[in-house]
Amino acid sequence: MRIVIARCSVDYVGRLTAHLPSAQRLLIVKADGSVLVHSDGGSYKPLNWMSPPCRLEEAEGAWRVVGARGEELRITLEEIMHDSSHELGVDPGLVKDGVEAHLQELLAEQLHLLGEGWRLVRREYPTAIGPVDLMCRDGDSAAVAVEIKRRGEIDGVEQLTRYLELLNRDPLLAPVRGIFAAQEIKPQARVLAEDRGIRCVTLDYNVMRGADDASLRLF
Amino acid sequence: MRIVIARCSVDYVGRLTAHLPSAQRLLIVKADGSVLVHSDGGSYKPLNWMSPPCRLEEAEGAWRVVGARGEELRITLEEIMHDSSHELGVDPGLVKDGVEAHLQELLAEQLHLLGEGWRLVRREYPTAIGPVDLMCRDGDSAAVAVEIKRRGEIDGVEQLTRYLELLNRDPLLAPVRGIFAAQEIKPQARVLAEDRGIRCVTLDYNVMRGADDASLRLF
DNA sequence: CATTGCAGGTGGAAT
DNA sequence: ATTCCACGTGCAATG
Repeated sequence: MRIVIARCSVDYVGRLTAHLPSAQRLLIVKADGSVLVHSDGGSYKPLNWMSPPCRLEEAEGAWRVVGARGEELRITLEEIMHDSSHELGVDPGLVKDGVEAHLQELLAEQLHLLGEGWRLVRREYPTAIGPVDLMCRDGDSAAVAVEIKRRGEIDGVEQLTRYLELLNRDPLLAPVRGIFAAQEIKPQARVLAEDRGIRCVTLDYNVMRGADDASLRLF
Repeated sequence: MRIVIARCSVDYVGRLTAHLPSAQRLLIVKADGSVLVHSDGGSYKPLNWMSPPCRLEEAEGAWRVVGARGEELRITLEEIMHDSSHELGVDPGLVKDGVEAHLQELLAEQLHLLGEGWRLVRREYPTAIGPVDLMCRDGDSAAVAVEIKRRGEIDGVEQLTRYLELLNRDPLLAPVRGIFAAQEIKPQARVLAEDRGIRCVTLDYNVMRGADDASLRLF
């Protein structure tokens, strides 16, 4: 990995065209040839970058980075404050936990959060237009399709609506009700869902995870 | 901006929980306090990060970064290969060109791409649920609503469908047809659109821009 | 290998 | 401040 601090200007031509006027910035050249241009602020996203695979041509005070589809990043170096290289080796990578899949897993184990006497038919219940997150039967054995999101927005309601429309054509299942379950449900999504007779349920991830841990401790 | 190259392990607890085993990595601390952890490869996205506003507590060989909503990034430093700081100053920022707005502008000028004798009613035609990208009248003066996307996916078709449903309740406009126009239309989106009687049109940005340049040269 | 849906998405603009 | 929408989205899982 090469680290350069320099006063530079940058031009990118690809899907879009972008220009960075001259300023001091951090340039990173990674082992795979990818290049990042960072300012001293903002977020984790670079001002400009080139993703691998790509090729760096380095001339005096001018870098040219060409991407796989012909995109081009040109960096004009005006003054170099720092330039060092480091052998870092391969990274073992990230271990993640706690996303939508986990919410689905937890809710499948805690159907009592939806109502008394509910049972799970199956997770990822297949349909022609994609899998329904949870298919259940309520206390009266009526079918209920549950769509789970971390953040519940309009498109999630649309998705569930499509599932329900399809599922309700199946005489073995119909009538199928819908539940839209999410950690957080946007007001517009809630209005749309309730207008369509879809029940909204807010999930508390920490409580669900806690209940899960508690149940584990019992065994 | 502070640049550190170190062997470290990292733990993040926030929306999700993530762990990075010990390895050599680049750590960046920006002027606003944000922290990035980069490996020597992958893409422009850091392995872990903390967005501003946040606070860095630095102890011997252990950094603790706490975010605004209580998220926490803990970095355990095992060996430091490099540590330097640099004054970069404020960045003048990025100048972009060539996104969806430009597609809309170009198509508004080149309605002949949709058909003979079409005329523009207006761009960003207002409705109760948001503006329609282009409202037109075709050669027979029938109303047509056009939704423009760079990448045409299902949610864009749903959006246009909602507009059409609303517009068709207006007796001064109805019947209103729909056109889904995008640089690239995903197969599922195309099927859904055509199933609903919405015409799909693929836009060639380079050709449209070229035509625009050519027309400019005429004047 | 293309497609689909999620992301600690991020960022920007409009309400 | 909240909501909506695009992004050079990236990214992984899946058919």
